[in-house]
Amino acid sequence: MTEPRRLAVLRAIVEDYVATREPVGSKALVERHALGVSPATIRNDMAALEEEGLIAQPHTSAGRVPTDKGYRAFVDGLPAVRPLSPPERRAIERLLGDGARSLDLDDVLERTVRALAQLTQQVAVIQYPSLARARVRHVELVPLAPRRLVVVLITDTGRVEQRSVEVAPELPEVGPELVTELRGRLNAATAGRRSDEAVAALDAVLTSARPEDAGAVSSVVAALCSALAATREERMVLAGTANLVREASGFATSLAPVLEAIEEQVVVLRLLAEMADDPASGVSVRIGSEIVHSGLSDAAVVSSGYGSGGEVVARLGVLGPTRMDYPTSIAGVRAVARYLSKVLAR
Amino acid sequence: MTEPRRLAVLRAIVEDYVATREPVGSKALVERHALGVSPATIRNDMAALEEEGLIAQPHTSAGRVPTDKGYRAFVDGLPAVRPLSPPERRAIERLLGDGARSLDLDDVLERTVRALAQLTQQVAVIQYPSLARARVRHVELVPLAPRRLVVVLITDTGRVEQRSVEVAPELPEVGPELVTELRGRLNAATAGRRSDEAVAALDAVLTSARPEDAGAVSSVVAALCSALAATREERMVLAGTANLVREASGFATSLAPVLEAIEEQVVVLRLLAEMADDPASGVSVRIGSEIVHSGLSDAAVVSSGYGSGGEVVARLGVLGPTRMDYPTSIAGVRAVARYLSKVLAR
DNA sequence: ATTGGCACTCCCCGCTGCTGAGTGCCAGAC
DNA sequence: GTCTGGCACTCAGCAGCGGGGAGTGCCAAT
Repeated sequence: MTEPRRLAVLRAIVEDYVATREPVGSKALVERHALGVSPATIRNDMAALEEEGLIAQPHTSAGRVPTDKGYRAFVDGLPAVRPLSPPERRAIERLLGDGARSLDLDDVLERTVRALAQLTQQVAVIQYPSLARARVRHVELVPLAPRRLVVVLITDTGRVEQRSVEVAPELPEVGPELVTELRGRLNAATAGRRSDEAVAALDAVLTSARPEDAGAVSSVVAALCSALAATREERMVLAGTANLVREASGFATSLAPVLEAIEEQVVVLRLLAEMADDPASGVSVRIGSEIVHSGLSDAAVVSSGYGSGGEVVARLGVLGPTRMDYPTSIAGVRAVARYLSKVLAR
Repeated sequence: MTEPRRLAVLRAIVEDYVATREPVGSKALVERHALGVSPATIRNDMAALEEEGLIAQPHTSAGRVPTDKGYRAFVDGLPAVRPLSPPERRAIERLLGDGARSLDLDDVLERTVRALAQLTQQVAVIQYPSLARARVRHVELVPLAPRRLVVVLITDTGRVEQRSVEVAPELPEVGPELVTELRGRLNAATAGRRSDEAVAALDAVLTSARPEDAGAVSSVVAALCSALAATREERMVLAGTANLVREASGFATSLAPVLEAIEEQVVVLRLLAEMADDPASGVSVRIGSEIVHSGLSDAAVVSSGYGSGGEVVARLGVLGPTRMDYPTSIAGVRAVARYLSKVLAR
């Protein structure tokens, strides 16, 4: 029993099963794939694959179905990332071409996530550029009323956070000179720093304030710290939920836990965070039981980091049933990650 | 056949059908509700209700099911909005209590939409405060590099939009004096104005610019106009999608079109926009065929306006199967709309 | 207007038997 | 040793069948 053929059999089983969604038998296999051997031979191979835990039978005298381990072997055994087909490439261009002109981050991510969902026919997720790694570009202080200000934080990834500040009535009003002075000091303390460094630096601003301003300054600093903290707490955008319920989705039953996990964005973000890209392919795949979360036991995630320059600032990916078309998903995720990195680099 | 009893029968049918999800027959009806008459009498009433198109039989010799028109009559015939039960009220307090402390609009809406979804067990939607009606509070101009600026727009509803501006290399750099001057003029032109008025007023800024600054000024003004336009294009937040696939959801089949409609936010926003609150109850209900969109033919929407002061600035609501618990949904939507209005009023 | 009775209609549920795809094993061929 | 054809066996899925039950409409009586 030649070793490479066994891998070919596994690959054929995965492909057929993904395509038909039905357990695949030895006879169907030799008919659909030019394996050059008889069904009986395949049966022996299948018995061996089952022995190894790569495939399983739903019940006696049924065809075989890949296990999570089988999908894993299939994915690891993929020769290379399949390049996108011309129509796929055109679809990306069409969906992202316009968006690339826009400089608004929300807009770019929105378009990108939709494109990825449509391309892969799965649920697509994009993590906002992580601001733990991002740096403060500018802090703006805008007085709206004598006792009311807005603090606006802008980072070098283009993200903007704002906070309202209300100065307590027992404290003196905040005059324009103080606003100007404070704006200067806040920027001096934080500009170019990472979120955690910036928070530390703000302490100095606080202690060096004149006693009569202390109350107002501490309110503003607190708001800014809150904005900095919010940037560390990840956000994401999501598209293609409708793909989950599609006829061809594969999550025949028990969609509810999957949707719940998706809605509980923390779960997805944590999952993305713990994935690390394979250096060769540039993507990372988690399959079924490899995902610790209980509701996602028959889900798989394909993700990839993206970022401007060589540095990865966040991740994007797709989520679908373990029985998904991995080559297409992998190709799509990689292409979109590259595309997005290119757009952000400007 | 007394007229009021017929309405009681309709109400009983709707209630039972919503609870059991099965066609309800005359016998079951008299058993579960103290109607004080025999099944035969109910049968006569049912025949009359069917004649009026309020109920229908899925097939001969089956119980009755309310039609869209029947639900409509049921909703219109509701005596008054049921007040929230203590546990429900506590649930709102718990979910929104913390959020109320936050002054960040995104955060408040996020919490509120989750609360509404959990309360009603439906998909909840909140439209962002409509900025067509909102007014410009402040425009900030932040230089990041000699040829690069960020324009930040802040409105009195707390929404912030930002745009990057890149000044073309053939134009002169933008000096700090110009930034200060331009900031002043932009604010003078737009502050306190509605989005459409502001755009008109910006023309004057453009024409009165010195010739050597014209290029840079027009870039900035264009960015600001884009931000103003974006505010008119509505946004929404959404929660509780998982409720759709719940066992008890009621959309037995064909979830896909519903999810697609939800994901295509425009559809939902348009739907909300064309709903007008009933003055008595403060909410508005659309049922099944009353919704023009094709994919939502067995969906119903309960919505209500909200806003600071007496003015309605946007709407929120829930979407579910026509077979939903209307009293609970209506009570929940109204309570959350009031709560949110109160929070925003500060 | 209401009611009990009655005949009728079908959905639903469980049972049965069949078919076909698929398996494992074995003995023989290469 | 590896592959192959043959063979007996297993079992999910489907169609056909029949009874029970819930529900209806109609009618005559109160």
